[in-house]
Amino acid sequence: MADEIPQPGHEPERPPSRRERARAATIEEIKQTALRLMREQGTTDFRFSDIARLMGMTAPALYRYFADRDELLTELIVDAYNDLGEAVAEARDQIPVDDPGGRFAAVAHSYRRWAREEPQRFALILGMPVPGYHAPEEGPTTEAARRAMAQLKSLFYEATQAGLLRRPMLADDDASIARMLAEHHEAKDLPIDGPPVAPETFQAMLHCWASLHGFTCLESYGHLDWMPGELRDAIFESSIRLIAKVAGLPEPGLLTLPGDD
Amino acid sequence: MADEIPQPGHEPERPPSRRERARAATIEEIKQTALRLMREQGTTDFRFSDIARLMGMTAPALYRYFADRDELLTELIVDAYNDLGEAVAEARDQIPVDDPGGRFAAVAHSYRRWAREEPQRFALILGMPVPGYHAPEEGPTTEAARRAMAQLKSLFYEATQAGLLRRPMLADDDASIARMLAEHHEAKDLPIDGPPVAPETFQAMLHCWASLHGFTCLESYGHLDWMPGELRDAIFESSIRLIAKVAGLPEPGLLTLPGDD
DNA sequence: TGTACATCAGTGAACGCGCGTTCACTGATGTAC
DNA sequence: TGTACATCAGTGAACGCGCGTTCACTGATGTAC
Repeated sequence: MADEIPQPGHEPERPPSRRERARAATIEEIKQTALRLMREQGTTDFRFSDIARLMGMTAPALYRYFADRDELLTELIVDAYNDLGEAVAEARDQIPVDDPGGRFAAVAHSYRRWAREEPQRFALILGMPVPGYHAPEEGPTTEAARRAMAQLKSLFYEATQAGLLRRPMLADDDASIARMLAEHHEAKDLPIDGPPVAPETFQAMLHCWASLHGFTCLESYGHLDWMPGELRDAIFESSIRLIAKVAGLPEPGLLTLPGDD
Repeated sequence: MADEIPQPGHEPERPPSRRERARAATIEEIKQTALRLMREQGTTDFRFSDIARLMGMTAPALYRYFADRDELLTELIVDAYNDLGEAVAEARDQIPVDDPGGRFAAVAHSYRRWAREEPQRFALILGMPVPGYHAPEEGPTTEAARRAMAQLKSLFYEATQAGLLRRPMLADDDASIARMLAEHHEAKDLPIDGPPVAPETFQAMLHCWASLHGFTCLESYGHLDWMPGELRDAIFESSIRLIAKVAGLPEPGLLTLPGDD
């Protein structure tokens, strides 16, 4: 419990003082209150002074913790990316590495669940920018976004490495994608670290992510509310399997044995 | 030019008076100014008084045209649905009816283009609700949404009727979808008019829409900006073809002859 | 263990600003005889 | 064609409200000797 609040900067050995823990708790409460406001109003917007009121404080007190409204928003965005990334990674890692089809299904379900449970946070990171918010350029938000994306990427990397990713079902015409990927990897203007990406891996990953994202955000913003829930579930399930299939992922569950890797 | 402003209610025979045309022009200018503000700020938000200022008027004058800010927003949303629906329908109808693969490709490209050119209007209709906006319940917005969706639906209807839609690539397990569709069509709680929908048609349509929507809204909100444009185009192209293929649509261009239907 | 000082969370008042909306009124445009 | 009246677009002032942020200050918590 003492290490719940790690020091971000240079690490002093001493445990956090009473004051430091209180401060961390307040910061956490501010964030939670902001999220609560967003949830209650159903938007990604919130008022600085409402947070203070709900916490039984005056508005100026918040400036002890955040330089301004944008700084709080930035932290909320980073947190949301991290949360989504963690949720996805956790679901993924409950399925053995040699079952990439199952891993993708797990990722898809957890992506969808997260978005449904936290539509405002989902919109915060993957929707339109919040009115009046100016993101710090090349800052922590893009960094967090990259980390979250990496959770999905690694699934396809591993599948490729293990030879478990068939080519996506498009025989012709992705020669041009291969050429572009090679060129841009050469020019280092793609935020992809590590070795050059096989074009079919790249294509498969983006296809899966985008298609999954489509259903997810339609549903999360309420545009599928006209379908009964059980039908929505069934359609999602079948769509996910279609997506995975055409992207070259093997059927879920077709693995050597759970547990060994 | 005189019939550009049709009377919505009971039709009087006389042509619109000078005043009526001026009024319609002002309404149009108000909407365009609101859109301009949204575009300039990159959000779906705008201030009533800013519109007036940009038009060289005072804010109270706007209340001659719209009862309040929500009424203007509602009209903007309805217009956006109609616009998107028209754009999609127009692109679709340039491809012969017996080429549903080609028709879907045309729809996809026009959906994407519209969203890229009008990200704010796209967010207005298919993103999170605007802060502070309360939609009129069961009102014109849902009606407009249904009309827009119908443009996509008809493509799949026609393909099914003509026997050009193969079953989606999922042999098993969509029996449950069929059952649910039948039940809910019986109970009339699906906003689907006309004869019962074949489950594979429904599944194919939703898969295509959702998957297309995913890429589109990721790109439209800037989440794919890290990819160079030509790579984005190539990935979109290949994704669209994968989507269509797995949904059971025939390859584009495989048709009897352009022109005859 | 006790005292003197430093740190820091939180307050209350104020600033500057701008919002959506109402209301009584003016002046121009359209209509009826 | 001309006059009398009705319609309606737009103004200017005001209302009520609330925002984000600053500043000097108080009082409690932590630190050093």
